[in-house]
Amino acid sequence: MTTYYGIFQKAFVAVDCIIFGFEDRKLKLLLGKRQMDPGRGEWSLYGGFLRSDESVDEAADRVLMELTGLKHLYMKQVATFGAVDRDPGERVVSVAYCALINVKDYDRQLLEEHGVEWVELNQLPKLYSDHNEMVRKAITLLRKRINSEPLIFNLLPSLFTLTQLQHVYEAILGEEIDKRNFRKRIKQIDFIEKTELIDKLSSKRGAALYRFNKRMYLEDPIFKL
Amino acid sequence: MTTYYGIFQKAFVAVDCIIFGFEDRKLKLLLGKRQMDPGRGEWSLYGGFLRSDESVDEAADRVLMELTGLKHLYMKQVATFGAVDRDPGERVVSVAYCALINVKDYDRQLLEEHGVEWVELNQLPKLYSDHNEMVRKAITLLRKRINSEPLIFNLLPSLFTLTQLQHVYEAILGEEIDKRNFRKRIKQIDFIEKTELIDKLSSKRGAALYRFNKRMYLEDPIFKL
DNA sequence: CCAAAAGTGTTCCGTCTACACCCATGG
DNA sequence: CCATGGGTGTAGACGGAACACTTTTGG
Repeated sequence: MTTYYGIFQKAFVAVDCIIFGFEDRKLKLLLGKRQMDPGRGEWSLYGGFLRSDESVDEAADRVLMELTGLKHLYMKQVATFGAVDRDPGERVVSVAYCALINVKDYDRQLLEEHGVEWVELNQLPKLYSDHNEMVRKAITLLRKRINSEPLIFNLLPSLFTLTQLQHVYEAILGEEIDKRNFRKRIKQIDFIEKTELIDKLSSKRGAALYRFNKRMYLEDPIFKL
Repeated sequence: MTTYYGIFQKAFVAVDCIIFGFEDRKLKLLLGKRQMDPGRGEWSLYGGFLRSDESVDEAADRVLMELTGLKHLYMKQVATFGAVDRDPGERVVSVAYCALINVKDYDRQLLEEHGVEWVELNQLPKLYSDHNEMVRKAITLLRKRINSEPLIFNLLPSLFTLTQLQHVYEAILGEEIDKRNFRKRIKQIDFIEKTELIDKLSSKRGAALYRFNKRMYLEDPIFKL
């Protein structure tokens, strides 16, 4: 292969996934203990290295797929981290990605196979290298985007109650909000559809189940919560 | 050096700078013709490669400093671009940065030395590789941030008139806004200070010059335009 | 029958928007 | 004296925030 840029040094390119889930009214992150040196045994985001036959975005998808068995998950670039010594062994530039998944979709067996577990966001341990900063940035981004992008639905089953939706919203923003005002706003959004189905698990009275109509959203992709 | 991640392939890491300036009521970009293969002669953002002794952010600063002679310019990561064949010769992953500079601060001689020039944003030519997409993302980001971060002042001299400020604002948003409403909002912002100085260049009557008081902003860093 | 969650409207206040005229001056 | 850009206020519309009680039903 011709080496056009021969005088410059190459670096390893990694992707790290900040994987958010929602359970018990709490936001959680999927974390594991590092299984390779350097940093073996430290808490860490799940990541992997870029291969030569895939784009960086594809690498992130692949890594997440390896971990969860799920394809086409919501995934967005957070930022790229490139401090000289962020990895003690080699020069590694890492692109952080934020993913949102529905905890219930996630095969519990895979948790153990990959040595990862759900950790509450507000009980986050010290993570390997600059991973804590990656998480901070991801949360900041999430909070900014939650009101202008329909990303919240990725943390819920396809059918959900308004109370669940509100709990996710509150968990991301980190503050409680008024039930009536919240429901008023939701009613104005056409593509959040009420179904005929009733959820009887979380209350005696039962709560109406709603659904995010993606097709309808894409026809008029304006989201304002 | 120990090679921990030896089985993975490395890539070149580049930085590309989307450099915005403001002149004649227009947003402009600093662009040049590529001086190296592949793509020699094509319009291109100004960029460079990551060195082993600098972080990615520092690389972006250095590249911008080489071009403009100015340090500590406003600079933010836009996104990382990593398509497999985005560079026809080698595997290059590029981190795009957005910079805002005051055109008047820029030494016109350096323009020629580096073979770059100011190009109006709405007359943008086809650029090398994925650089057009980088520019699109940078503008989107700029528009989102202009109302919540005091970045607009980086495009102006340290003393400016309200009309100039409004023109920058309109150029970024791409729409005209009401003068009285704009000035009303500005008056509520403490750290945009009116000075005793009068600008007589742009009008016969003269216009009051204002200044962004960074110290005051940092004491209470809330910006809402 | 009672605990627990679902569901529902109104009022108030502050913010955004639309809109038109006088002022000061250099040429 | 007039063309040019600088500077100013108000009224109406709209949207967000605060706020409390009734309903249903499983246990």
